[in-house]
Amino acid sequence: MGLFLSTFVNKVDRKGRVSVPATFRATLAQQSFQGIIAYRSFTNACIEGCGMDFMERLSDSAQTLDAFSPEQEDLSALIFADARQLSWDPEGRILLPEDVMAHAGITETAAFVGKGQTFQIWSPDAYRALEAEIRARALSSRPTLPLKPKAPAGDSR
Amino acid sequence: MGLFLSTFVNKVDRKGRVSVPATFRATLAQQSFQGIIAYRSFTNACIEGCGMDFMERLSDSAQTLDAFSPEQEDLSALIFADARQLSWDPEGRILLPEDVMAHAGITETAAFVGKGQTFQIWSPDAYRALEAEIRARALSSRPTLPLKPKAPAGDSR
DNA sequence: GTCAATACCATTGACGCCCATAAATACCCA
DNA sequence: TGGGTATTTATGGGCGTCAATGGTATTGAC
Repeated sequence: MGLFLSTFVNKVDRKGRVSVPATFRATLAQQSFQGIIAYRSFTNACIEGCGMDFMERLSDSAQTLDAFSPEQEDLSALIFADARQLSWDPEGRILLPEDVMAHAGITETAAFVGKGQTFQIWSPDAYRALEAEIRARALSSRPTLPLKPKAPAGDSR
Repeated sequence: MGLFLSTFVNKVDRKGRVSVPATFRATLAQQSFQGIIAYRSFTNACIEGCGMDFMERLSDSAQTLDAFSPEQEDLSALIFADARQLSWDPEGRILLPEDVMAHAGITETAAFVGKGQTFQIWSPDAYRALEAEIRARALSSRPTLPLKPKAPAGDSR
């Protein structure tokens, strides 16, 4: 399947180029588009990133909303209209557009944060602060997750 | 199925390498990623460890939560963003990152503690203390576990 | 022509791979 | 059953490779 895991902080050079972490590139390698899809988060000061496959899944999911409904309108504007296809160069770097960098407050370094099916790009400082907050909250709230049973993917033994 | 059982204490060399116990490697052998996934526990001073298969199960389970929901955000930050893919070398060793070692208070030796489907990595001293505590508590509380009936052949669903 | 995007090349530092050794265990055979 | 040997595991260190990064050249659009 290929998940986006871990957090990587990479430098943004004066041209606005950043290396996409090699492991992220590996999970995106067999997808149709050789690069990432990026759009500005509408809940956080960060950039949402994913591959073309996930974008198509989002599109499928959005179709459960009625066509021409306000929800559909909003979601389209927030995601599809804002999404940019950023292909990487031979070295695995993408060029971050100005307005996207501004939205996330990214200047010299960018943090690629794995979220499983997707990832986010943050200003390292901003993400550190958020992470500390979440971790502090987790100490008292102790979040849990009901585990789904193992998928029956033919492992006989 | 292959369970993580027993506790093994191994040395951390000056490069930060530790041997993953051979029996643990054996249970992970036929998984897609040749190594372990490790993330800092958000309740204890230890490292949570598992294989890629378990991580994918976690990801599947997390998708029952809505995309962009706060619960999803928190869980991603605590697990997926913090998860490191530590592949082992031909000798079966992994490289423990600095901050991970610091979180668990590991310096010279590391204790691999089996927990069935997953395992944990502790500072041996810290784990000894915790184990004594748990054992003392068990003397008075006498915990029990309702046994599930034996599954006939196939998996649960 | 200018500007920006992209391809090309060069450096370095971390990590993965190979060796070699020691200890512990499993195995074999008398 | 006991002794001896072979195999596996844990550990230590040197070296090559690749990912990340910075710079330069080339291309193409306006």
